[in-house]
Amino acid sequence: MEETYKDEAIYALAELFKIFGDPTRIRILYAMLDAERCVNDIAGILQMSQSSVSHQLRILKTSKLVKSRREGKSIFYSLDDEHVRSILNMGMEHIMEGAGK
Amino acid sequence: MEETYKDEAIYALAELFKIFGDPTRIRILYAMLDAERCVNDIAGILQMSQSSVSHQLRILKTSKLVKSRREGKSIFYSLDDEHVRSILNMGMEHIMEGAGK
DNA sequence: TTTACATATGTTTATTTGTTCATATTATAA
DNA sequence: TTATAATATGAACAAATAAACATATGTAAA
Repeated sequence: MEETYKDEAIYALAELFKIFGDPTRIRILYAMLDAERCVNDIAGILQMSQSSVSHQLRILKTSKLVKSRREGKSIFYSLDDEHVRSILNMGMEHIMEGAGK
Repeated sequence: MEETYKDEAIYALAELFKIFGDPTRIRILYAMLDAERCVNDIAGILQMSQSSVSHQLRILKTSKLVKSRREGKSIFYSLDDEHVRSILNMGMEHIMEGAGK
């Protein structure tokens, strides 16, 4: 009776943040901050297996945080949305402010 | 060699978002959006055990997302920071935009 | 076709974590 | 002090999930 937001939205919101709540995915997102990247490049940059990167990319894509584009044998991923950048920045601000105390 | 942000910041950022990545904690935060609340009230509003709420509040407080104030036998919790509100709003915007497609 | 390269997808395992139950603090009232 | 109310905390259990490994799909060149 006291709750304002629909349960559906609450769960969707939690799901969204859960995606951001993993260091590997954050690193992947940051790797695509300034340029689109193909899977192999990301795996190389982050020093992790192609499989693991691909699994995480699928999660990021399903959540609409990244989009992909095919070019020959490679598939290039990039941030889907400006909100992704905003959310990352807001979070980073909070972190930095806490560190400055 | 390609990474821009310090690993430390990356992990802190993921940890922060992980806190937001649980429906219960999101509901607790929304319950405190417009007013401070004591533990029992939150438990009542969200229909969950006092213990569970208390556990989650500790996590929220440790992460600097909420602060607390004692008044007699009760302890009132509220959002610690404007960033918390901002992050929630950014996330909700992203959700709503996705739903509008 | 074959072959090779890039990416995706099952499956299993180990770890993380939210809830519950029981118990411990802390503060007020009798 | 004793009793009661509000909150916190420790331990156990079940559910979720990230990584690793093996394999499959798709694309292009030979």
